[in-house]
Amino acid sequence: MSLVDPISGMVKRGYHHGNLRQTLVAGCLSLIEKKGPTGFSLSEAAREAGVTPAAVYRHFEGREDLIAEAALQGYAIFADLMEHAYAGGQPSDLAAFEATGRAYLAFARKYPGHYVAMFESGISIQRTPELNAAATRAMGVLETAAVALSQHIPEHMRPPPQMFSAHIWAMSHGVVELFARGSPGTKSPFPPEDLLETGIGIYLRGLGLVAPDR
Amino acid sequence: MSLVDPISGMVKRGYHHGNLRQTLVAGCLSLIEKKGPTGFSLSEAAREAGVTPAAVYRHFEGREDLIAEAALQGYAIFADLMEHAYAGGQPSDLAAFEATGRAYLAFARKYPGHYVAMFESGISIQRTPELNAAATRAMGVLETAAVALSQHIPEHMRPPPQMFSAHIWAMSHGVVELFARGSPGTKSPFPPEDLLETGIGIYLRGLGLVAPDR
DNA sequence: TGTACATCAGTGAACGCGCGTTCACTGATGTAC
DNA sequence: TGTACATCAGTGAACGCGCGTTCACTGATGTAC
Repeated sequence: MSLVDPISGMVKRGYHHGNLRQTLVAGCLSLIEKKGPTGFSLSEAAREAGVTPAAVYRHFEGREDLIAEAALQGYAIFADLMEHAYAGGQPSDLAAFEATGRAYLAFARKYPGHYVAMFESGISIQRTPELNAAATRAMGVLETAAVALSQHIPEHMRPPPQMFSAHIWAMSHGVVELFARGSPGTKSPFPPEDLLETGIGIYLRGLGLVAPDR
Repeated sequence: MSLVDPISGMVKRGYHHGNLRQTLVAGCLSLIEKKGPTGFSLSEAAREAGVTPAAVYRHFEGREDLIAEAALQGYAIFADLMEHAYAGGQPSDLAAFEATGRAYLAFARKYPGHYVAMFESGISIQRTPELNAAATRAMGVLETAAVALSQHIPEHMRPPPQMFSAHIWAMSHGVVELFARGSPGTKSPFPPEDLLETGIGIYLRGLGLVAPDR
């Protein structure tokens, strides 16, 4: 139960926070987004939540565990977004595939903290079964989309679907890392969205999946 | 001058190290390779070089400056490799272009410490004019290769060369980050070299630069 | 060849800092009767 | 409705640690004469 302090106007927390676990995750994400996985410290996350560092240990096993939870939530959101974009292959295998590519970049843009926690924090996907499952589900969507789209390629020039999806994933990830963030001062004269869209377009044309001229 | 200690058999350094600057860079690179940019500490690099942390300040302004030097040397090597691979566009614009793609991955594999210092350590390319120049020279090779190859594309479906090279760079970087290192436990069933080779191949076919069927 | 001396490249002690983690504790909450 | 008590979710003090950086210093080297 929270009360409004008549003087400060702030919501009083009282002794118990009530929602500390999720507040810590949120703090972790915003710190990671601002300062990179390096810059994140358990103590600072506790400070932002208005709580003693020791309190963190009521909810997490330690620093790593907190980051892992942030990544886990990221994979869950990511998988949901990808599944929604894919939409079971509607309206067409091609359109659905392209939508997942866009969803990848949209996710990286909208949830940069999660993205970093997932791909740059150095936590292993094998850390826990839940984390592994969430990551597998997310990547599975891309692979499913690739398998479905593969059927439209003449068999003799069809690459293995895993290779197909690995290419798309690599290009998406590369665009995110190099151009969708100011990392190494790398500025491209093109918006990342355009870069990815055209890149995937050219790639798909190479597979004979879109018309050679448009 | 170094003497051999008759008891330990070790080369005696004496008071002066003689080659401390480069030894520190080498230590920085191997630490960064092993532990990521996070794991690197000036003190540990000094320890590995058999020297007091304070000695580092005779050669570098501080921790950041040491990493920047490592990155600078990386860009120089990288640019040399790329230029050598490109070989002025011989034997053909296409072959030379593909060679630069392979050189990218080869560099990442052979000089992982440099690669991390360059692309994952968070140091800005704008830090010093030399760093900027080295990075520009390296990326310039890829762009030159893209410009030359572009001439072979019918004008009406020719993308801007910068976009072209950005695509290749993104895919190369993505392959390196996701598949050429054990980062997020991501194992692809394909060797990174194959992944990049086929990826670039399909992309180039999409541009009409290689035969649609081979 | 020998000596005086400037310069270079290290030492080692000290600093303040923030970190992750532990511990015994205590205030707040929920539940059984 | 009231009370006793278990459980939960915090506190705050303390720990040891390694870090980056500074400082006055000193040993080694190179050079001029």
